[in-house]
Amino acid sequence: MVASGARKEQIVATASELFRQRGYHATTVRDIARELDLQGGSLYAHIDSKDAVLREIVARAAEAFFAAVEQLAGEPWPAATRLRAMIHAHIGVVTSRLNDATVFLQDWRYLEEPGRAEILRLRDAYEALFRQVLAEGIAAGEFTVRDPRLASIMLLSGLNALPGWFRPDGALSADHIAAEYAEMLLHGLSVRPLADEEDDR
Amino acid sequence: MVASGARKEQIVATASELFRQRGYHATTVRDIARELDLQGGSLYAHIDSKDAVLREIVARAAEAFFAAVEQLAGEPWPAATRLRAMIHAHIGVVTSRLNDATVFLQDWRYLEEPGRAEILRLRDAYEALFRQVLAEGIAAGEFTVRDPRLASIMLLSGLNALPGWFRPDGALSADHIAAEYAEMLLHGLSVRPLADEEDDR
DNA sequence: CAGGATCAAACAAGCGTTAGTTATTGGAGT
DNA sequence: ACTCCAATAACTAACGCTTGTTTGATCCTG
Repeated sequence: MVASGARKEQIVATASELFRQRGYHATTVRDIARELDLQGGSLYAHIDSKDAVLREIVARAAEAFFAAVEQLAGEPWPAATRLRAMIHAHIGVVTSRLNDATVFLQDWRYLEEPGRAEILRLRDAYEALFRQVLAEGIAAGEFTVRDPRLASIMLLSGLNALPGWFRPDGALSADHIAAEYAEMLLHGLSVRPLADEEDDR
Repeated sequence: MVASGARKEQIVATASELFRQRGYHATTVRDIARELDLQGGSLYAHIDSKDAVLREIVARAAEAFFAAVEQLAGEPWPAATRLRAMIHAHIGVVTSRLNDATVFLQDWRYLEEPGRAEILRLRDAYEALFRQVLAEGIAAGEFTVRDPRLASIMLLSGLNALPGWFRPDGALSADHIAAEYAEMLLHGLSVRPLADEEDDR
């Protein structure tokens, strides 16, 4: 084990940015050090291993996602309202913690065991939050979708691809994207046959 | 340059499978060779470089996607019908050419220039096929979605995450998934307020 | 002056790739 | 039919470089 000071924070943050940009395996521990004007070996006064840094980044992102979404899933609201809030919250985490979230989504599979298996479990528990709300919405007659598992996968797939194209200084704000995504997911791309305006938003 | 025999085919196919499973950088040229009971160096009688193998896999996948989808986009059908067909075709490629498609979607960014830039151009041209159909559908009053770019991104994000969870020997067939995805994307997860059954399918 | 942070240097291991050599093979010429 | 040759494909071995990590000395700073 090893110290946990402010320098370590810089190292993890720098690693998070480089992992996001280049991927875990294409980033060298010397790359990370150079960014902080250090020698490669100097990092090891603060970290245990490259894998431990990845583990920490991924763990942070996972915590952020749960902290933002878990409670919303249990609120006493209509399922559609909860789902909308969860979509906003999830996108909020991806966009506001872009480095950690991207690394989590893109490099978790390079974790060494048993960390990898642990994250896999967390991912499923997280997806279950959405699955659950979808299932409840179906039971309540709010949703027409047939398979809540398939729906939760598709929904999260859309949200989790954000790091591939979202630009923090771009024209589309996180809130705008969240609102549009929620609209498209809940009501679909097509016109609603034989229907006029709705209200739910 | 170097021969293009049947052995090369095996090498590229093996590389495609390993790249899919472990990722490009986590796969060694000696790993590929071992799978074929060869020594690492022996591959170089058939290939130019590891990067060239990746380039070939990615190029094959790109061709497959265009071959399956390009024509459908221009058919004289309603936009919703075309979009449905394109979703089926895209998922068909992902599931039937799982190795190549996964590597294309997951490792294209590790291509060396200028191959990487070229693929980036192809990706945009491909997304434009969907964007175009969406825009035409909006113009024709078939779609309510506001931003065809955002819609095409969300749609393709959902489809392109398939390699992360699809299992060829699983319970869900490619056609089943495609039908469900198309349904969810076109009509949304929610009940359609003030509407009854539709027909389009 | 003690303790943490950083350095330079090295470590063993692994990387993609090349070179030179040895089997294997399928015709061409007698 | 049988040799001989050229080509092909594989091997062993090594190259030069990079990887993650460790070591022991040196520097700062409180």
